[in-house]
Amino acid sequence: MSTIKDVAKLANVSIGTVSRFINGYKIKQENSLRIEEAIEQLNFKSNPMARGLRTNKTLTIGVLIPRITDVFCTQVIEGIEEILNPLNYGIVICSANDNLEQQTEKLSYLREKFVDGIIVMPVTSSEFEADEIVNRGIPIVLVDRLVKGYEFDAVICDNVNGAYSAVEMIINKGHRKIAVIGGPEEIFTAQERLTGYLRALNDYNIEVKEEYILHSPYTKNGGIQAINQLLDLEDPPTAIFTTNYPITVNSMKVLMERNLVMGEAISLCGYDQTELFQMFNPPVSVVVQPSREIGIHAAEILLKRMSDDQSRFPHIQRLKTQLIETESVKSMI
Amino acid sequence: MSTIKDVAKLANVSIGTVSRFINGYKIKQENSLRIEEAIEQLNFKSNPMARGLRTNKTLTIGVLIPRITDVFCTQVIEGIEEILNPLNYGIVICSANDNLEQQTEKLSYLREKFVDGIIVMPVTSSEFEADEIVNRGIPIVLVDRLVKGYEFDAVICDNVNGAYSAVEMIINKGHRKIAVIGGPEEIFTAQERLTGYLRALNDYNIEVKEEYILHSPYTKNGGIQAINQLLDLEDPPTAIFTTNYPITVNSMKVLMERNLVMGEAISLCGYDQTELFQMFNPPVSVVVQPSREIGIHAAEILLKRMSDDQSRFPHIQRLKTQLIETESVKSMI
DNA sequence: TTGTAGGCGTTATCAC
DNA sequence: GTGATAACGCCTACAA
Repeated sequence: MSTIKDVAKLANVSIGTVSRFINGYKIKQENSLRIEEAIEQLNFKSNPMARGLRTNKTLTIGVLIPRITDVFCTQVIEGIEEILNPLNYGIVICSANDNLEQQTEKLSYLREKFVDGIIVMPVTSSEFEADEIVNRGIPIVLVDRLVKGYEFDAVICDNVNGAYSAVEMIINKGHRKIAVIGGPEEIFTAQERLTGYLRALNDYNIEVKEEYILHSPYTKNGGIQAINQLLDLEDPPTAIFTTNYPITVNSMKVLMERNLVMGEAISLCGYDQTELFQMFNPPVSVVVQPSREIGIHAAEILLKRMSDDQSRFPHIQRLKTQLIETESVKSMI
Repeated sequence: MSTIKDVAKLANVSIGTVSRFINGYKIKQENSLRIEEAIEQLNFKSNPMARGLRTNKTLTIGVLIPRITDVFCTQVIEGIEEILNPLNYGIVICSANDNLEQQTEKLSYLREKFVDGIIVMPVTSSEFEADEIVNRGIPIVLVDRLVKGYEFDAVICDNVNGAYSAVEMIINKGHRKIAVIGGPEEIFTAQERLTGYLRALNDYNIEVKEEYILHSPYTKNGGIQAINQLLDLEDPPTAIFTTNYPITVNSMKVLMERNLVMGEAISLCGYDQTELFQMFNPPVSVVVQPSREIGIHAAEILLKRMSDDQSRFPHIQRLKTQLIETESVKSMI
């Protein structure tokens, strides 16, 4: 492997000049040409570790997500890549495996790796431990969820109005018995979505019934118990708003098992994962989050912070969701 | 940020001793204790760049996949993480975005990042450019596909027998008019799956009909044209073997649009993505690849090569697939 | 077992 | 503009 020393020798200049050339400083054109040629000939690539040792920059950012197999997460990553790859940033991806302990672990792992910045989609909104990272001055941008106890830049969705639009649509189709399967009460997005549900009912003067409001863990099997509970009610709802992907999927599964046709016997509106849900018959109404854009914005904010621009901190950016309306919600009118 | 120098001062030993302590060499217990305490107190973390500069190791491996939003890819990554994270390896993930040019680009990007090893799932089986990486002695392990022109370690699936088992099952259910929608002829896995199809027909003495063999690109919209073409045949097949995920998905979509019930009017057997396909009614028969295991094995082989164990090169490991049999293939008997 | 010192490949600060 | 040179933090002979 050749170094700037070799380049300098071949080009007959000092290593200082080569370094300056590489970093885009002014150089006599004659030297510039010779250096360029030498670099080409030696196939020289500057050593990122040596550079990092001097500059304290790794040109690497860390991305910590709850789970790498989650489509929403990977779409966010795609957005991040879109911005950061052209700038030659490397992206170290860590998955917390839906596990708070691992999240803390990976977070401190990223710190030890000396990444220049971190984008985190927290597992939950509570229990976030990032003092050391903050102290070291490594910028963090949150994605999708805020956390308690810290002020960070963040890119999140307008969950309140996302949920509101869904419930409003259900109401407008003539439903009055509308249930919701929300997420765990400690999760930020879950709280917001529930707020949207309540606000819509309220705005349309529909009585809120306790038994129509259920909570379910945000796990792979979430929602199964809840939907069964709803269907078993003496006075079951005519429409159900399922507030995340697994809950929606599992609810559909239960409906099928019970031979209840979605959009006929019972109406359903879900969240996320539009592509998949549009394959069903009928397609599923869903609130869609602009996942890729979330990644793009998060990367842009992080870039700004990494270049030491601390203006408008904390910059909390809220993106709008989109409602896809299909026959999975029956018109009662 | 504290350095071993600070630790040395605080512990009243030389930096050499501290370094030796960190790297697990023998040390007088008394010193060992004091160093440990000093490290704790200063919250010392050794600087990976300084270390890397000396040792020429980054403790980082690169993973290059066709597309980060592909579930198969992320499951492979999950397997890789399972092995490499406990060993403190960082994983830099690059997506080629299904694009050969980007694959080459990212590959050389990884080289410039001085990763210790690379796991690649190639976009196609042809056109792979890795001379520089090979020359630098950075080990590469292929996943899912082999490439022309290079000998690399690899972890792949037994596509021939995977496809064979699917077609055999279809035959055993009494079908004789069996079509296949294969992938592009230059893709390794596509070739193998087609071979499996042909071999099964052959073994069961079923005539191979040209018009039942179609090729489709391995892209997001793959298969749409092909399945339509098959359904429009004068003598259409009674069963179709769709050889990857998008082709299967899109075929199902077309069936729905045409009001053909899967498992009744037409039988279908697909590939990959079992979880999703099991949600449909009827669930879809599929050949399942052990994606997570692929990642695990690839990481293990890479680890071996990175520790300079060159035995049994090239180590090409073939994993078996599993067939999930459902009513999406109608029994004609 | 320990301390000392040289060097890994860069960048940055001097003089010139 | 350029060349010489001192860091950056760590590892590793080498000598003690």
